Amino acid sequence: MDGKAEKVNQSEKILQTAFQCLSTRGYANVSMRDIADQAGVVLSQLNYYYKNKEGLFTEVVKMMMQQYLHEVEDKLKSVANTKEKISSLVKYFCELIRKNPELLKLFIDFTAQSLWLPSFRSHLKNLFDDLSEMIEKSVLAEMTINKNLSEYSSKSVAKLLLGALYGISVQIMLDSDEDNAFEPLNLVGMILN
Amino acid sequence: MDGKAEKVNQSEKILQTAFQCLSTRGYANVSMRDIADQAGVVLSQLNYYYKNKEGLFTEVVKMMMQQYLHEVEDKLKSVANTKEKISSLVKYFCELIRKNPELLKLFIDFTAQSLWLPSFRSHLKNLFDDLSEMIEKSVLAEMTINKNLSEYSSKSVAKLLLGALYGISVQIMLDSDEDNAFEPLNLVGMILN
DNA sequence: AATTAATTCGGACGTTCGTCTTAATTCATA
DNA sequence: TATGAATTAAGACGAACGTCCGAATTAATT
Repeated sequence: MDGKAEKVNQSEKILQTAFQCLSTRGYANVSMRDIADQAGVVLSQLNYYYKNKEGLFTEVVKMMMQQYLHEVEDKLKSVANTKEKISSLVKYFCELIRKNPELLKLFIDFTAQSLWLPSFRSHLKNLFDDLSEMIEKSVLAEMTINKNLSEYSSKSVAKLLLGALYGISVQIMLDSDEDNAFEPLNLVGMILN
Repeated sequence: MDGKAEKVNQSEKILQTAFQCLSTRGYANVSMRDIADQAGVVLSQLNYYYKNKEGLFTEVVKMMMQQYLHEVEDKLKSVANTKEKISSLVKYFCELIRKNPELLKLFIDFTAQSLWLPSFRSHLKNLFDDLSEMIEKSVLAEMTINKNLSEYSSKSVAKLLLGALYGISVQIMLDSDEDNAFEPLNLVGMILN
């Protein structure tokens, strides 16, 4: 009854709530009832809009992918030269850990689940591939002037960078409140030197 | 009745089976009954020996940690100089992916679960810390002769290497049957050049 | 206004979950 | 052999799970 458009799509509300539940409690600890209750929606509505649990959770995976791909793309295009792009990427992961750790947890958790669920696996593989492809195009120029790594494909270098960012972020997430926890992340920017 | 010591500890058999179940189907997809059935043991025996689910699974975590720490330690001490140690470490992760992917999946899955379960978190943090400490002591000599990275602590360099190995391994696990999937892993050995 | 489709609701269905209790059995020690 | 502790076994317990169905309500179309 407010002047605002208070009436949002039920399906959208469900999806948003599912995203929030999964990013704060994890795949193994979230049930359909949890999401329904927190969304203020009757349980059967989840099945009405998303068929089943796998259908709903898959939409959350896609949602997460969109967010990462857009954010990383924005960060990479925000600066000009290659070196700055790498730094921008490192900075993005730093901000992610500090300001939006739930999104990073979602990434890590979905990655693990994709080891067991074939329906998740293809999506996560695509996410890693798309991210490393973005990075590849950003470091391609740098590759030609580097003597030690030029014999390797730029795709492999991109996967190295992405893997390092991912693996170090995992460690930092576990490192609750260590002094120089972010130092190894800044080191990633110097790999290509 | 065989000549062999056919009679193994019931508790040991349960633990081994739990390890096997978790490494092949994942934390979220294994129940106490699954383990009991596969071990040929009555369900209540699991609670008798390990109190509850968390108790049993925690023992599996410890078991996994032992295996990683021993294997990595062996690999690092098997060769002499620093460069060879790094190569040996890279080779270890290659062999892990090819010959024992279940153990790696266990690592990845437990890492994700440790984001939500405090009882797992401390163990996984210790595993990462112990592994990076091993690496640190192996690359310490190299650090002094490197000009670009010497301003950073050797601990951070070790975490960078471990993070890269971990993150790249994750990507390879998702990359089922790609041609040069292992190439970025070999690139890790050249980070310190 | 009548009719049809789309949505919302409440609740039941069968299954699986982790835990616990109690009894039967085995084993060691005296 | 008698006794008490340790182990094994069988099953019940309440709670939680994902899914599904039928009715009620709302919205859209004629």
